[in-house]
Amino acid sequence: MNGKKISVKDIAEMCNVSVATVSRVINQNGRFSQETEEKVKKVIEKYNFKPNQLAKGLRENKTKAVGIMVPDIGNEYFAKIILSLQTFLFSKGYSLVIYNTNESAEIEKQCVSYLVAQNVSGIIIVNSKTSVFKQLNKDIPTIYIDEYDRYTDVGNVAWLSSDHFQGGYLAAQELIDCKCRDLVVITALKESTVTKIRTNGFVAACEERGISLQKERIFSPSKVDFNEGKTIVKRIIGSGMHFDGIFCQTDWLAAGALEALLDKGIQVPDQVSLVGFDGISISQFGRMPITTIVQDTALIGKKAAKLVLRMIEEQKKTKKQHILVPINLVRRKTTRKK
Amino acid sequence: MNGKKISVKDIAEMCNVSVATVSRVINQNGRFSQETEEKVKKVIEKYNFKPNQLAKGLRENKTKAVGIMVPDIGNEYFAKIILSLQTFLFSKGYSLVIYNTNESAEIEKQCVSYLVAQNVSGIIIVNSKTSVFKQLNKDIPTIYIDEYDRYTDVGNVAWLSSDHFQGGYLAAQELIDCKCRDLVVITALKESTVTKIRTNGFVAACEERGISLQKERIFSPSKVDFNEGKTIVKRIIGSGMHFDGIFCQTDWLAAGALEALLDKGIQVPDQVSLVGFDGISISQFGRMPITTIVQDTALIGKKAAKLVLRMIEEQKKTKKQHILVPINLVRRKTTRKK
DNA sequence: TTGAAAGCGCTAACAG
DNA sequence: CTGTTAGCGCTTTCAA
Repeated sequence: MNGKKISVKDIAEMCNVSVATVSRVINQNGRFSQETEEKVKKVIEKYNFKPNQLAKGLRENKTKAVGIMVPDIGNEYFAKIILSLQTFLFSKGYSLVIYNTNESAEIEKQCVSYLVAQNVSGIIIVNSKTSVFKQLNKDIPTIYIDEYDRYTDVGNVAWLSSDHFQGGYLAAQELIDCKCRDLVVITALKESTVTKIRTNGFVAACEERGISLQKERIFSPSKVDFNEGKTIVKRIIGSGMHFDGIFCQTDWLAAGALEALLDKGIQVPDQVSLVGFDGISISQFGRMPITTIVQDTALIGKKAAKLVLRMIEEQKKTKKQHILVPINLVRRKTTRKK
Repeated sequence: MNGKKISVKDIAEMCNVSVATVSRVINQNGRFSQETEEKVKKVIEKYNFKPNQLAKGLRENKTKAVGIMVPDIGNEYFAKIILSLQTFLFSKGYSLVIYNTNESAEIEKQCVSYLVAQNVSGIIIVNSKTSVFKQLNKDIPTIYIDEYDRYTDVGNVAWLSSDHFQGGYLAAQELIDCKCRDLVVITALKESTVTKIRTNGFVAACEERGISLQKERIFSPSKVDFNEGKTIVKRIIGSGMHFDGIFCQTDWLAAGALEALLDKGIQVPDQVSLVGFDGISISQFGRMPITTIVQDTALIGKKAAKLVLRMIEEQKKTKKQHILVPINLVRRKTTRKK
């Protein structure tokens, strides 16, 4: 507290033991008499001593830190994942260092540099767009959430995501159950793998039920936000295309779409049904509560944390794996079964 | 990349210079010939070498990392601050390690331990409820956002927040301008200093304009969320208390309040005007766009980052300071001037 | 302008 | 059961 920070050496001196002994009782390995243990513990307690993690990390060539890279912490979906992740890691004594890439490939690269220079023991990459993997030291456990690098075929890597196919499937099912026949989908980001998977699930359900969905009924926005959803739906309406069901692959898109519908005096769900995706709060508390496919961010975060910790601890490369997290439809006011 | 990680020593050998020289060119201090500089730089470039930050930190007894402690990353207000903070820190070569306290005093304490053991160079504490300060090494620059510890009268500490008084003041002014006379306020967390300041600002404006606001018209929720806002307003309506203007000290509260009003068939803003606080997205995209006092999270984050960096760099204790960030009212559909 | 060497705080191998 | 010591990768005197 007062100026100089205390170290194992200080503790050792005060206890009349060696630093090695102190280290042993701190880490509870090796042998020591109960007597010394108590003596040392007492002094540690008294001075509220915490071993310097930098030194420990340097020595052991590993740290109790994992890094995460997300496109946008301000986005509720990512924030919730981080929340869950951090909570779990913390309970295991790990800390989380966080990088926001703002979707920039440039920044992503820099982040990775930082991460390895900082000696994090594990890396979690959410929704990366660039093939950042080549930069990574292949020894450090890395787990991708959602988007993943298809070239990720070497090294200590895993991939985790919601069951997006099932998500798309459920959305189509719901719309069809509501007797919608003329479907329209507004996808998430075009280049994204996740987008494709969701769309595939949607299309699969349509085909199963004998509903056709032409290509020109699938719209890909340039951004994924409220205004974009609104704009696209207005444009669709303007074009005269008939539709009675919309699947928006993002709740923000759905919220915008909903507003466009309501503005035009279209009854929801009577004339048009709407299903969103993500399960963030706007789906619950927007203009109208929106039926949506909710991703279990708490579970995603927890599973990711567990996995990365396991990979760190086992050290030996865990076999490559892809973990699928279940996804659910929550029915609210924008759909009604008929 | 292949197994072993490269170090200054390796670089030195490859260049036929000493590690000292390598270190010098990396950090651009001391002298070296242009020739050696180029040679060394080339090799560093070639191997994409990044100095081990653990070793550097250990040696220099400081790190390029700052820690932040927030109650809930999932909360948009905090998330946006973190976003801005991280972005700025990153641009200066610093990383951000993040802790979620979940409002638990127990966890807060642990977090602080972790933070100092990790040798972060600066700490940012958002909305801490407990007097966590005593635990802190007083040498490490600490900045409080919003709530601050009144016992914080020693050490390298600063305090930063929105101008909450002005926020409360503006809210009252708006309501009064809308010809509301029977005001009601639903505060944020009762124990919070910020709550008191907002309320003070509100009351000050009322008094200035000759509007009275009795104590029993100020409600303090036990939680600060949608449902609580809704419940309280329903209860007020049920009690028969007359009111024509509500100030909710949180947008979530306001959103809930709005729903209660609408559910009861009360016209907003014709019968009752409503002002929220924070400026998060629910205020913009909820049932109705809510007039609110918006906090400039981008600015808060940036100022906090700048301040903590300055404190770290100057090292000498900066004089104690309190930075006030301007706050604004954004008028939307829940108020209309008369 | 450069190199040799000490040392940051810690752990682990080895010796006792 | 405990102590001595080397060394993790880096920066920084001090000396050349």
